[in-house]
Amino acid sequence: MANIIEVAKRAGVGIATVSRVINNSGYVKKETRERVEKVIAEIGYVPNEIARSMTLQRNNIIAFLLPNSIHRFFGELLYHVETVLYEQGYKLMVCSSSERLEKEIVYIDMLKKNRVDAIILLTNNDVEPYLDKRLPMVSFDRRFEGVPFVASDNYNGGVIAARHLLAVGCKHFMFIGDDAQGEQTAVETEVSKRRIGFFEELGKHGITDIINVEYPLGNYIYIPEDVHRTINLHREVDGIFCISDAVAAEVVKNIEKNGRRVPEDVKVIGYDGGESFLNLGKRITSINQPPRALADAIVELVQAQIRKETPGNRIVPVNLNVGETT
Amino acid sequence: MANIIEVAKRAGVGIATVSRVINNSGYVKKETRERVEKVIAEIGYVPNEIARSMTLQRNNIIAFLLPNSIHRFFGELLYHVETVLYEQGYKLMVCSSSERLEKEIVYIDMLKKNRVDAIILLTNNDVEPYLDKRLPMVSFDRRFEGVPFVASDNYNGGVIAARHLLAVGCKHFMFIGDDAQGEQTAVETEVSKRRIGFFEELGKHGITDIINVEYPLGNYIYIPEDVHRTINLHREVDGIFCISDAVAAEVVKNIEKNGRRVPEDVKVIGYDGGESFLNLGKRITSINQPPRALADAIVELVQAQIRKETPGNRIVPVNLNVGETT
DNA sequence: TTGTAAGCGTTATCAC
DNA sequence: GTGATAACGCTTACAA
Repeated sequence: MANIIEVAKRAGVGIATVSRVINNSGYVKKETRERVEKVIAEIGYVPNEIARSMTLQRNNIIAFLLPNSIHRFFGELLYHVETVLYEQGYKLMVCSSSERLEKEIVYIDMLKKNRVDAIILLTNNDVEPYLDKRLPMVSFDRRFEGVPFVASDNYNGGVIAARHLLAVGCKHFMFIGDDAQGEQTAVETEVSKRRIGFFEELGKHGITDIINVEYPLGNYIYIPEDVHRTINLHREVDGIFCISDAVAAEVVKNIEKNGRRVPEDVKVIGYDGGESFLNLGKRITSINQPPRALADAIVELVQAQIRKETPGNRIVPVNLNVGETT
Repeated sequence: MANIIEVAKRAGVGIATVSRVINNSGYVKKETRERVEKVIAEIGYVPNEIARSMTLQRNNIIAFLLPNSIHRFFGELLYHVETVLYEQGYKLMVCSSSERLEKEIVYIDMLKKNRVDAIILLTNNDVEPYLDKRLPMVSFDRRFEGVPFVASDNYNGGVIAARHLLAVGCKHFMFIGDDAQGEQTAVETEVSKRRIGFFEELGKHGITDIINVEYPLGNYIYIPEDVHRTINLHREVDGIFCISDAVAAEVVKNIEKNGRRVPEDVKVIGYDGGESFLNLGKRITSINQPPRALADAIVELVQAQIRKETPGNRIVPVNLNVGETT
């Protein structure tokens, strides 16, 4: 494939001039420019970005290390992150870890070798020892030493969920979440604040006997059988806050299968929102964490670091979206 | 950041030897190797893949140009494609077009500049004029001149859907799909064969008065209001085949909202399957096109072309997954 | 076994 | 305005 030298020869100019034309930088006489452009069109010359990255020591590639793009929220966040990066002139490399630390380690190593400009991290594993802190990094929903993070306002989300369930008349509460990860990893997740906000707000209303159902993080979709049993054990519960819409959906299904009605007998509220949520069955009442706003915040933190700044964390506001389950 | 020369100096060897150690190619005396490895570990040297790509004229990056990763099937296919590529030593660049031709054009140009090793295409737009046919390419579900494609056995899927609805006693049929794209693009989609297989199989059973609901391709998720009206107009219909599970979900919801029961009064079958389908409400009976198998086929065609072979198309078998809507 | 040197395709400095 | 030329960091003949 033709290179810049070929173009220069045919146009009877030096390669520096061709470079100036391609990047329209510096002074180039109009005629010269036109001559060069003509040759470029004729021989179908396409500048080689790899060589360009080589000299510039920067390739405009950013990596997103995440569990998968199957879970609706991840797929949606990925889409928005990629869209925002595109608008800013970056390319995105996806790295699905399938929640496996070994794979994350291999990926991080690969990304270092490939000299990506930055890494966006979404993981529950303790990848900290493998990170090169000199590289711009942003984490979503998790804290890593020296890495700024973006999260939705999880605490406030819990508060809003509590207030909403109270407002629609619930008396006995339950929280269901897969953020019980003490045994698996030391990573501090922002997500737990949903639970804390929920408990503290109910506490302010004198409610303290909240059933707290915790289970270890799995693949974010299926929930263990004994969680379902626990739900059925507590027939007095009439208000349930679930850590995600996916979990809420499972819970609603379970409750209806076991002869109680949603929302008449039990009200259920989830977390996530977004447009990917399929309208099959009931539209779930949910705390929305807007993926585009999250993506904007993530990319801003990435760019700030590329500019050698040291940005702080970013908390994105959430809002209540009332559906058919409360 | 340290380079190969630095390592060579410190180890007191030539750069070729360091290269041999890194890639463990060629002969290197055991002692020499150990000395070099020690230095590499000491100074934390990480080989530069950009420079490597430069020399090798190949970067092991493959691009996937698709509408988005929000639609459940796309997100799932993306995940599997990326997983398979990872297993084969490739990296994946995602390029979401949001179904917009302009964006696809910009992306294709960017990918040429970046010298990606191959492009995987999933689009309904006529991108053919912008493709560089010398580049390895594979298309999913669409035909482009000179580009091999992978598709599920759409025709057979239609046949299976017809047989299943017949088997469960349906008498009056409807097909609903967004593959009516004659006005928008000239691209031949494999997806239309779902409709053809369905019609032809019913025809074999003497059934020809099938209500055919076509609407223009939108964002794959929402379906136009008048489609819902048409459904309600034809209360005699008791068997509906929808072009995707997402559409089927909307249809089920609509029918139930309008006072008929699924599956008692009307049976609905969709297309896609996969694990991403949330269990909210009814589990949809569906023609499964296994995303991992599709991903395997796609990557095989990619690799064959990288090896300079000229592979044919690949049709992946589908299977019926009976849920709660038939 | 090992080292030297050419080449991959750019950008950018510095003369002219 | 424009053109040589030196990086950028690697792989791989070819020599030794």
